[in-house]
Amino acid sequence: MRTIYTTTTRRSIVDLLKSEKRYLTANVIHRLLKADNPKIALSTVYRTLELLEELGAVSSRTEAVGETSYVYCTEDHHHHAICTTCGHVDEVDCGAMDQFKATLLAQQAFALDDHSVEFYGRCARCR
Amino acid sequence: MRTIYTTTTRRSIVDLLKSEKRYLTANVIHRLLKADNPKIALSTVYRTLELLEELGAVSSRTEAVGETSYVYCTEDHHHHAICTTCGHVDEVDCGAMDQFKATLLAQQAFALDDHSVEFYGRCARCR
DNA sequence: CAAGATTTGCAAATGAATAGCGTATTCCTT
DNA sequence: AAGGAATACGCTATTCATTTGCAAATCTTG
Repeated sequence: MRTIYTTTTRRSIVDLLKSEKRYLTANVIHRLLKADNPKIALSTVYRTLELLEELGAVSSRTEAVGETSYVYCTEDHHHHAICTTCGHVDEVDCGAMDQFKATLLAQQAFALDDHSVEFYGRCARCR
Repeated sequence: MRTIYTTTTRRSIVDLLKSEKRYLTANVIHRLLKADNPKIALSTVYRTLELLEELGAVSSRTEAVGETSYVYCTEDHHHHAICTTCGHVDEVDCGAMDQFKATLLAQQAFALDDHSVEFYGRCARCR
């Protein structure tokens, strides 16, 4: 089994994501970390983000245009409430889905296995 | 105001999307249409899809890796139930969201403005 | 049907993401 | 704590989806 090394670069990426709590692109992360470590490579940022996503520590979002962005996650299955003002990401659990699932099956014979949800609005600080 | 021309190329793209009812990439559309019209350009497909999205006739989905795909839409605000077997896309309305909105505001002071949802499962034909 | 507006096809450019490779770092065993 | 193997890193070059510039073709309206 593969051993995953804890390198300073990886730690700095995780720390940044943990403290920011909003979606960041690989480029933004790279730019921010260069302040402390000018040698950090963009490709390393990409590789680390890919690893973190595999491990379930971050989740990513790809817009139709532009780059993919990443946010740190603490819970298991959950969704994101994204503040349209400051970009802050809250996690939301999805208990309410069960009832929706029943409706969907009854109304249009669709057997729900999985879902992906994102909410946009104003967070507690920005309201 | 800009006049939008109804060209044969555009019509063929819309017709294809209307008949397929599943997410197609620009490349797939291009390949399918070349059977009838060998001169059709990939860039035209891209430009047409962009236009159709502006007009609200299609909606797009971008995966973390690979291409963006497009599906024809008939209703206004709605969501997609995507069959993981055949790719068929059903439209789903979202009345159930109102209640969720209230919960979200009460529980974590998040004022919901918009949301984006996708459901994955097995459609009536594939169940 | 002609004039003007819009769109098309083609080829070249862009830009995010990935891969190859030699060096550096981290981990683990002794 | 040192040595050696495994894993990561930085750098550069590459890939590939998407976009752009432009001259020619097509559409719309009078």
